Amino acid sequence: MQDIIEILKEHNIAPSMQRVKILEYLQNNRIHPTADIIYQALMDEIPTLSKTTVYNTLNAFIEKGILVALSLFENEVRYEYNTDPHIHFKCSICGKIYDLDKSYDLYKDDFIDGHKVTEHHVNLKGICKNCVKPTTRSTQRLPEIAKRKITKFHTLRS
Amino acid sequence: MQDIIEILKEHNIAPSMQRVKILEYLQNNRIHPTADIIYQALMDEIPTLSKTTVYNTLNAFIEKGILVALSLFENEVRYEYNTDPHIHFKCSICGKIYDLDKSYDLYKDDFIDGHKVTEHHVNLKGICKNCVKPTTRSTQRLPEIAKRKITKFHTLRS
DNA sequence: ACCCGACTTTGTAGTCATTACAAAAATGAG
DNA sequence: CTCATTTTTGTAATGACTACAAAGTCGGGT
Ligand SMILES: [Mn+2]
Ligand SMILES: [Mn+2]
Ligand SMILES: [Zn+2]
Ligand SMILES: [Zn+2]
Repeated sequence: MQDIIEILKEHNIAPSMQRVKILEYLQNNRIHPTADIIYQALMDEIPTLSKTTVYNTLNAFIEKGILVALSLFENEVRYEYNTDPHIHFKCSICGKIYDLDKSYDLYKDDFIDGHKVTEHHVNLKGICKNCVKPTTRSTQRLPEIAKRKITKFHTLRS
Repeated sequence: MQDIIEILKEHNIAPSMQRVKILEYLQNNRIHPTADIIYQALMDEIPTLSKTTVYNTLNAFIEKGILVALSLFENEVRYEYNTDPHIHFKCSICGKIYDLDKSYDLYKDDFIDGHKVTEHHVNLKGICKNCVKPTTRSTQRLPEIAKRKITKFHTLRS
């Protein structure tokens, strides 16, 4: 992707192979990955990759404003493009993190009780629509055949 | 405090000295402390206190519903009473965490885009009213005399 | 008062994410 | 090609937290 090299250059980051691959991964996988997920995903392509490089690169990207780090839950750091403000929902069953465009009263750059607000995070947690099933049993790890047997879904307030 | 012993008994927790002191600390210091802050604060009173006991106790309190753990920012776990829902503001200068009663559209126990929401956290960050000063220089560690010299405050949108 | 078993606390060791640091490798201008 | 600068890598260190087992505490039954 020439695109990615351009992004790096625009942010004054030399487009080394590792940096390009990491940013490319972030671009193609909008899953708010942890450093380790990125590392695991790139190990095949870059067998010599070091976890230190992943951390160095992510921190450099944050420094230059390409990425932001999120502390949602469970004290884990996750990374995503620095995009328009939006809110997050994490499924406690499958672990997926969803972006919600839900328009929200954002107090960013405003004042509340005299406090100047510069960051505003809304983090929701629950059971995502793919994991909401008639029974509360987790269906995440059921084999495909077992999954198919479940035909009745609760629409639960359409 | 007989009160604290009562709270423990009501939650089926034997009121040992350590547990009473830890809960008493939480009750008297509504600062959303970390485990280490609690440990440091109680070391004088309980010289034999172990950090493991602090963690064990906090986790037991959470298990029994007395406390909740917060993952606000910087990947640190903080503890507070399990109270009515409210939102948090952390000052990036002095580090204090404020409770804001700001009424908020809470999606708890509601559905968004088909996802069932069970937890709802709003975390704000910025500069608290005590740290907002005419200059952006941090005044947190200035001696009292220097502080007093600063007379002009920005009301900044009353 | 003594014994015993259950619960609680403690210290140490282990895990996991992240950072610090220095050596090795790659890059690139002259 | 050469050498200085940048980048990557591996290893060690840090810090929060957990696992685990030994030691301490306590209360009931004798
Ligand atoms: Mn997002
Ligand atoms: Mn609070
Ligand atoms: Zn899910
Ligand atoms: Zn402050």
